[in-house]
Amino acid sequence: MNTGRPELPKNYDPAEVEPRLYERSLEAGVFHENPDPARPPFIISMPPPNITGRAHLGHGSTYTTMDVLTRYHRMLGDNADWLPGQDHAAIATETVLVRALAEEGQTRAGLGREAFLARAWQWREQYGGAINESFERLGFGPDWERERFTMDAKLSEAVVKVFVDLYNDGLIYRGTRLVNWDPKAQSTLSDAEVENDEIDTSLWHLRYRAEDGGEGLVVATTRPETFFGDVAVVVHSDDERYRHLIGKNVILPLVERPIPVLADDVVEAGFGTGAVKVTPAHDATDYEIGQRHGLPMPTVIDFAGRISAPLWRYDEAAEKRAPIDAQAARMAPYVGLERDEARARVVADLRAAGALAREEPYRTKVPVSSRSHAVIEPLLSLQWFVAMESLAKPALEAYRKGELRFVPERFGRTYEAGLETLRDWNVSRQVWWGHQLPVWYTPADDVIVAHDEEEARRMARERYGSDDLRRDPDTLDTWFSSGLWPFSILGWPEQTPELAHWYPNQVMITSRDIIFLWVSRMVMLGLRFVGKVPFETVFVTPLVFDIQGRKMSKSLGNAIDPMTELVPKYGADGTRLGILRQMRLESQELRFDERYCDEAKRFATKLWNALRYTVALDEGLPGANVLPPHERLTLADRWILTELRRMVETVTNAYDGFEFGVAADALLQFGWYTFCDWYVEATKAPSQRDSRAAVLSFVLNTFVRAMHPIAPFVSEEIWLNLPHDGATIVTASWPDVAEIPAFPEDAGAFRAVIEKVEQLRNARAEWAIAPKESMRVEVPASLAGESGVVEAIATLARAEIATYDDARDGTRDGALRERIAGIRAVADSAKLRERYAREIARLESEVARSEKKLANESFVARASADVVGAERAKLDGYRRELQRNQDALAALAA
RNA sequence: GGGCGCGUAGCUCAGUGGGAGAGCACCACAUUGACACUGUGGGGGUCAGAAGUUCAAUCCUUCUCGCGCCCACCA
Repeated sequence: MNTGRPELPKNYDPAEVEPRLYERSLEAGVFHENPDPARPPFIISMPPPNITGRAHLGHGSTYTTMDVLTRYHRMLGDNADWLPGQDHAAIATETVLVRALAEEGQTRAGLGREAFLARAWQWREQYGGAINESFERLGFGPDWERERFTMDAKLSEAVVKVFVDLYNDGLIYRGTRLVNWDPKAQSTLSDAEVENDEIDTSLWHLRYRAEDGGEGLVVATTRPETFFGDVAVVVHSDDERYRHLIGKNVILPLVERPIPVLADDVVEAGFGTGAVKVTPAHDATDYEIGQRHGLPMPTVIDFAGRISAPLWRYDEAAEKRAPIDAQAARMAPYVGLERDEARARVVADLRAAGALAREEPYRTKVPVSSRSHAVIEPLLSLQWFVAMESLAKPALEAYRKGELRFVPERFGRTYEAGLETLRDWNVSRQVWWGHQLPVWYTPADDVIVAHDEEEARRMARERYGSDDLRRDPDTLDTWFSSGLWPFSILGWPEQTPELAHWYPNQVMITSRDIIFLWVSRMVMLGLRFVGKVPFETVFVTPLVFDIQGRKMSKSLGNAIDPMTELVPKYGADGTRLGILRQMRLESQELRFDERYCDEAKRFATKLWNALRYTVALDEGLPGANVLPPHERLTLADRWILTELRRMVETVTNAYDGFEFGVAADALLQFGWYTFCDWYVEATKAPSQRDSRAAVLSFVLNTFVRAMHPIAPFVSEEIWLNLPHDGATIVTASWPDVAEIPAFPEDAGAFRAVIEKVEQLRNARAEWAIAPKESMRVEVPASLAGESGVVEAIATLARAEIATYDDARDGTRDGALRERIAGIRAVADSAKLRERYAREIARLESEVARSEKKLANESFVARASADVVGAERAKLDGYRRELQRNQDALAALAA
């Protein structure tokens, strides 16, 4: 089919083309697939963005690669599908909602659970889809018909089933443990959601005098306000300074409470004072020390992050605090103070009491919530936990047996390290937005875990003769439901065709910061509940940094929103290609440089103009992908086809190996510099006329198919304007290298033409021949019949051709490359002499270098035969070329 | 403390055990059958430093220095 000669605009306008073609794809339904066991599956589960999320540059790298691979495998004919969805993002969403309520003067408690949740759903309907619009604008083509939400009814059923099964298997339990408390979000957090921020603070040295009137000791601490909760001081058992105190008591200042000095070898004698205060209820290390020594664990900071009267024993049933001793009175002035206020007050009072031995500036790390960035308070609380050991073990084994592969490989060690040191997972959260625990309590606090309330009541009646129950108000950690993602979205626990053919997924793509926050949990839960790893390969993309090498973040103000800052300027194609160009497999950071997007945008225009040139040819275009018989292909045709084939091989291998930067480089290199700059120019020679329309059309068609996964829009717009088979490039076939003829020898000869043209252009610049003037060039008479060569030189170098008799120098019967090398510029003898002289000097030094190398006996003896042979061939070439230049110079003198 | 990545042209980065590359920026020239969102030519680098392995090191090994990230109970 011939597209005729449409009037194409001079500039390519992504803003017009991209939305139009995306809409076209949606209407054609090309992103939707059903399981087809006849074809190999290629399935990627989209890491579900938060419903509060906005597109950021991380999506530009991570999500673009998913789109690229899905499009690529679809073109290969695979049963390819990219499964999208969203995460309810419990704490993040609740934070947004609470803030919105506050602006209206309302509170969560004031609204009540039911009304709050109604509002949350309404919010999700209204704003939760914003990120999808960004994804569409970026050209992402997931199977929107299969979109899932972690709180969909079906997915929630899966969550409940997993919880109930794990509980019944003894892997979920309730207990009082030290947890990470976020006083701002008013909820616990898992270890994985806690980050460490560096801060400048002080190291305070506190003097605890001995009970027996002796000297006592000095402890060093960064948190003096916790000293109310101290129950011991520990020292290293070998530490001579303190050995005499072990077993004796020291007195806490201000509150005048005696605590024992104990030996524990976790202490490093060399740090601080070598004596450590132990506050088991508010520090993870101290908690472990407390457990080892059977110490009491008084809580002195409450859920609001304020100092509270000491709670010596955790009252599980009521979660009430009961101050029981005389300490309460002495602590009274501090009770109710925020942690920071309390610290200042305590330090001042200790100083006044002579108990502050020293204060030195100190840089340390504080745990903060990865969501709210509030400083975490470790405290004791009654929560629900998942026992990790028996889940982690199979996940480690699966990796070690090779059932799971990381790209790059080294991230497997990150995965292993995370699983080896896993502590039990605190899964209960005190927010309302999320999956409420399927847990009920009797009035006597007996626990019932059931799939729904009806079942819970039935169980209660059977066991206790009454169905008087209250439900646990807590919800599950967001990552509990996302841990099921690769199978819950396929319909599990139902045995659906999707689950049968599409699980395990082929690839999971994510960034390294959530390898054990998320990836390891999917593996553990997938193995436990489906019996197989959820994906075969985990591809870890680099993190995006700004050009100064700082991590992109909203708080730093250096985050780039691709929707407002890149897509309007460069189009989705330019944004995608620009980002992917910067991705390198082994690099763990991508220092984003917008110049690549600009280059990519100009590339689209360049290709667009190559299309305009092609479709405007007088002779018109033949049908899609039809090449003339080989004997009618010119040297230039043979060269571009050979290069095309090489490019397709490179790009194919690159996609298969997650080398997106390599693929993007190869496309740009070929499309711009090989195809536009050389081949398109070469077709302007008369001798190209018979074949050029077919070859241009063939090469462009093949090229845009290879580029389609990365730049879906400009590739399709070009493809639609060329003769093509099928309705859309999205479902066109991936270029088959077997259908691209290659002619290595002729390609080599054309490369010699290119080299010669570059030399001639160089001479033109040197001799200041104006571009519009043609320069005079002589070709060996033996090339006279080679119109492909002679006309290419005439066209590309803008030369006026004469011939010279090459019978004398013996190149007449040489290879085509040799004769092409004999083409020479004509100028006045002074200019030529200068040029020949410079060329001779260059060649002489090359010959000398090569001769010296070959004269080195150990080189000839020890280097491989190939290397030595290549060096000899190189030397021969240099010598011949040197000879030719010397002859030319001599002839000039004569 | 442990682990990882990175130091190549002014900037951002490719690259290879055997003659140092791209884009951008810079300089000069140019409107040749698509393209000024263009073309052609040019200047610019002791490949962080040192030692070792090798016939040969920018590339492999070790160490040093610098930048960045992750993990860990130095209070």
